[in-house]
Amino acid sequence: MSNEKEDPYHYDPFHYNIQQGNNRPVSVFPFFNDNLSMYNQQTPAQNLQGFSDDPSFMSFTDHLHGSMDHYNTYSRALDVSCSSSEVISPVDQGGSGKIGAGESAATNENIPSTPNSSISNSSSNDGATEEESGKIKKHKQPKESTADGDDDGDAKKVSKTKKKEKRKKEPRFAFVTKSEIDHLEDGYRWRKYGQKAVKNSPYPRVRCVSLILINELYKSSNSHFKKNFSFARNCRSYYRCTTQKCMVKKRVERSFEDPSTVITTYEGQHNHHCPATLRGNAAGMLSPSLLASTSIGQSFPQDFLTHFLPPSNQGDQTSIFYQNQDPQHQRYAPEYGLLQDLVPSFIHKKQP
DNA sequence: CGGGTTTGACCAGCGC
DNA sequence: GCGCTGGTCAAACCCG
Repeated sequence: MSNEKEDPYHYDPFHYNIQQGNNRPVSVFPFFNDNLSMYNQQTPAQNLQGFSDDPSFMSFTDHLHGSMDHYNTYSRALDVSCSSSEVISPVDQGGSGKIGAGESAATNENIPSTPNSSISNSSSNDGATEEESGKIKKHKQPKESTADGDDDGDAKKVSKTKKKEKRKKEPRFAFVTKSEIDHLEDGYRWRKYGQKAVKNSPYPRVRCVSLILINELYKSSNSHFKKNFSFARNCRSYYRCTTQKCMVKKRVERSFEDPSTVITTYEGQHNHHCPATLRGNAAGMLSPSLLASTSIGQSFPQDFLTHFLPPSNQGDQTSIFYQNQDPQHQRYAPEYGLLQDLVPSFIHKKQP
């Protein structure tokens, strides 16, 4: 929150948050953990300790091995091992896979962050864009009385149904970030459109610093205390990209198990350039050659994902990126209830 | 005054 | 059918 107010357009891909106690920086994006190793005491391999012991999880490297082209591109571009962040294999969320993020990955080779076929098609097919603009109009107009709302109500139902159908097809990427800041800067401008108390959390609507204390209190408390605490709910915030006609959304919530971590779930792909990049901040932090060779840098993190993840990892699926520096936390991560909510069967996903 | 946030209400999906 | 839950809407409010 604090850094949002400084300059909403400023984005530093190597921006880090000083964590309480250890002054250890954490990258906003997991992809650059290796770049941050100069700041970190731990090596990426150490960061992965825990997951690497668990045969039921695929590492980023394993996953990328499914497409050597992507893997090689990634390795070449960043000149790093792919093991710095952990990708839990994506899960089919019921979609048909028609969205073809793979094709977007192919077609985006040189045109990052353009509205790819999947997004634009789905938008045009169900009129989501018009829907959105309609919503904007509606928002500006004074609210109509419910008396004439029958038709509106039906239309609303239809549109919501369409929206939900569409949402299943959106590519989703969840980032688990150890940070005291809820809403992490990612270079885009977001508008909060809702907040919801969610289940399975002993934490009420309190700030993260307090959450840590409450977490400790909760762990050491007796059953009666925990029972009472269980009535409280954690809070999930819903954000939408402020750019017109951009349907990208993100959800931000604190981890159930460890309130010091933030789970950010991106949904959809931006159909515009990153505001921060336009000002040169994000791109400026990466070498021009890297940007040129990878076609990334104009839209984070979607472009990056679109470019580097194999086709099977996109579309109607969700990927979880763990960027926590604490190996102990990595070990705990698979047990997170909230992650299981996001990707209900991701823990079973490891393919032989 | 414009843009962003808060927050109660509403809706759809789902399980029982 | 009912209750619970996640997701969204939109009026009211806040803030620079």
